[in-house]
Amino acid sequence: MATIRQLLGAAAPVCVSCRDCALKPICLPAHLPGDEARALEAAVERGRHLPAGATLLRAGEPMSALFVVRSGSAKRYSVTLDGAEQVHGFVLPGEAVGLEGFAGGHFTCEVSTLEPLSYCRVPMSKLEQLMERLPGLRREILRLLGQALEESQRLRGELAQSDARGRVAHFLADLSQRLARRGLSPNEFRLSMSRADIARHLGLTLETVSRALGTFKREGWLRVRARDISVLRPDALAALGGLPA
Amino acid sequence: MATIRQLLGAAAPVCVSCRDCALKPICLPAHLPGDEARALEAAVERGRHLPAGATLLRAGEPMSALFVVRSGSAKRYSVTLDGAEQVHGFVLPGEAVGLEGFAGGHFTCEVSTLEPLSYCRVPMSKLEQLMERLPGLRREILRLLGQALEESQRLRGELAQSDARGRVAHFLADLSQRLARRGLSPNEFRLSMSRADIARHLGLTLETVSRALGTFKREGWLRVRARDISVLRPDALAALGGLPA
DNA sequence: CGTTCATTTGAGCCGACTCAAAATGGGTGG
DNA sequence: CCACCCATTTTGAGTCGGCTCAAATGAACG
Repeated sequence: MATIRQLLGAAAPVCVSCRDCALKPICLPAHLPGDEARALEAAVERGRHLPAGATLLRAGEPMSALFVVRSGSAKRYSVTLDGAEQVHGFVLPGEAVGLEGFAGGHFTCEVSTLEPLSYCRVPMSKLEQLMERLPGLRREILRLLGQALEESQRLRGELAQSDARGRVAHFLADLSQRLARRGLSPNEFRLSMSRADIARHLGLTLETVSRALGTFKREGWLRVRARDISVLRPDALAALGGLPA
Repeated sequence: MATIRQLLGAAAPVCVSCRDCALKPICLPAHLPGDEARALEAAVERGRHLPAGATLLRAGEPMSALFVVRSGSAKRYSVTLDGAEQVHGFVLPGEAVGLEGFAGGHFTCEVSTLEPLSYCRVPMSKLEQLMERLPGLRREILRLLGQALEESQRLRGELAQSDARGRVAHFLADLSQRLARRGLSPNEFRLSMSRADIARHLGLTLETVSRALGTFKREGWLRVRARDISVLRPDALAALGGLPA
């Protein structure tokens, strides 16, 4: 089975302009009028790469730029006082990274790659200049932040009120729907993160995540082989995970 | 013991200008240069009031304005498909409400008052006009959103990795620190929300919240009489709640 | 083909939930 | 001002889900 990177890598060759990028419909310029998109495009640094397991950005670092993932996937996390890893979420192609940085001008969580990653970079200095004169871009950045906030709160609610199976179902259904929006198969995918990462994201132990997957398999909702997932009953997963189908 | 409203009500008489408002150092204009603050002030509708138990805004409503609480407190929540209430958080004086609305132009959670509330209102139409020409205001709104996002993620992390006592400790320590930043006593306050609200916020049952408070009392960290709280060991609470003292 | 890491599976325990009842406090009307 | 009533909060007993510790299986890589 192909990884997310392989699938998207094929569709998004390196260094094309935003206009020709496969991610265009889900990336920053998606909601911008033509002239604004062109102006933004001129400020974007494209075609940057990182190997698997590399660090894209570190907590405390000044927010020098906004990043948008183009292919591959990454893990957003922070390290607590006692050394434990809190996984805030996973980043897919077309998603922006580092938005929390707007709070204080520096990043507040670590982002590291789960697979080889390619991304675009928009320097903050240029972004601020552009926001001065592009009303659509202003709205788009606000929209992005609002969405991230909404998403974060939704997830918090899920954590607060679901049991282990509900959380894992939510995770899978959400991932599936995000993949679908990116034009990838929502029912056949390979997880780029470990069970331990999923567990730390959902506030569970890796054993509990494994057992939840086991029961979904036994009930015929999934086929699971290591990190390869086939979703047989997306409706059931979404319902249990508190998401609309 | 005085309620938050009574305490702040005395310090923030109705309808003063932003320049004379007691909340000035923690409100929107706090980080704006003088001329920008004056321009924003002209757009603000002040001196609005609601009784306890009223609804300030409703999910699905178009985002017509940004709200800033001036005195009193409110509960942010949403209602899930199965009718349960997810409490996202509590709003204190000087805090903005409805930021998630930037995602799609309409509010996504309900906000209702826990005490009589007074607030200011900034119409979105005027806010957008002002953002066109005030770079400081642009930065400030982005900062606000970034902060809300950061806060939401921090809380999610806490939920994911703490047990019941840790969550309640976090809640109290956080509330205490927010009160302190508003110039109120961080160690003597009255909770405006019920145990059930706290429980739904923290993903616990009200009995568990009550028991956690009971153990803190028994250990000499708190004095608790119904909704009146005296914090005797803020350091211990902060440590257990994963917050810096 | 062997080594190593990730994942699954099992057994026992503990903390938070559920259901139920008692106590406390705030508010109201006499 | 007092007594009563109601909602809220506290406390108790028993159950269950998820955690911990441990071992076995499976997959990936050289």
